[in-house]
Amino acid sequence: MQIEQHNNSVILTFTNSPGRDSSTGINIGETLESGQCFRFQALGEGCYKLQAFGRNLTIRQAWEHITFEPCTVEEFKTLWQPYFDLERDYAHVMAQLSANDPVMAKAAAYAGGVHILRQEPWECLISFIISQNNHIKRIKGIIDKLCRAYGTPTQDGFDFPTPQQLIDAGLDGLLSCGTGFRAKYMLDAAQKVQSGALSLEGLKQMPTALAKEKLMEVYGIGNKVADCVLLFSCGHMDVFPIDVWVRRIMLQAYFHDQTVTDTHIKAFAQKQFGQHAGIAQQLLFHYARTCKDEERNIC
DNA sequence: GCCCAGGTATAAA
DNA sequence: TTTATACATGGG
Repeated sequence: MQIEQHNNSVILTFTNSPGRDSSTGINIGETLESGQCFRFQALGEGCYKLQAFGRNLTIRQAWEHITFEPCTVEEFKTLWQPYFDLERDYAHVMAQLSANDPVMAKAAAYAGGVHILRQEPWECLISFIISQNNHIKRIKGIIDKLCRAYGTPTQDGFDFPTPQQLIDAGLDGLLSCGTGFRAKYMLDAAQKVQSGALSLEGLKQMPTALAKEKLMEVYGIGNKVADCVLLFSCGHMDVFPIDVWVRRIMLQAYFHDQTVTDTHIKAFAQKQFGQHAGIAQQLLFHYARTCKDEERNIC
């Protein structure tokens, strides 16, 4: 992977020489559209705007080039390279996951360019509290309203509201953004983070199980939200979040529609996918949600 | 109108 | 221990 500065943008070039650059094969569209993050807009074929780290980034992907604008090489290396998990050898991971697993092979063939993001934990935490019993489309809408109403204005948009800004917004303020029954959960999360009772940065260094325990001390954070936060913002690639789509495709693909518990599914996933269970999960989620049933063709 | 959505807390069995 | 229900809301 080559990194070059060009005016106010950074251009990545993937050389794709076998053995020399097996590093990625990321597809920006697949990655952003896979339901991990919610502050982005599709502008056209392979072209997106993304809000994160207080920046408003335009990303264009065509052929083996990806352009980040505005961006410096320094910013790319410290922010976007980790954010898009570009250091990991996904070609190797995909091959490993697909070996002896025809379902993963199909999912990888369908959308093998999905990477796991490393988002800012606070935004990710609130986003997935909002995700409870909610549609992705509406989750995006609610988050957008929150940012406009309570986030700090920037040159061309709004930052994600800080814990203190959500506390100041109060229950009524949060309700006015359409958060519904989740508003009280968001407030408890904001208070625990603001007071230091919950250290989000600390979660990254902790063992997965301990980090999950800490997260679930927040009122309204359960098994699923904790898993998503650990996977999509803390780099814990071994967790396997289960939602309706994942449950559906796992039962269909691996359990022949038996009545199997989520605990059973998780145990199976850990055994089958090991330390990359989270990557497998995200691929399966995207596959199940966006690929038409008849094209999936799972026996 | 009806059903559903990247769930969770709570009560009841 | 597992299973049922309320929760707020709007997109399809």
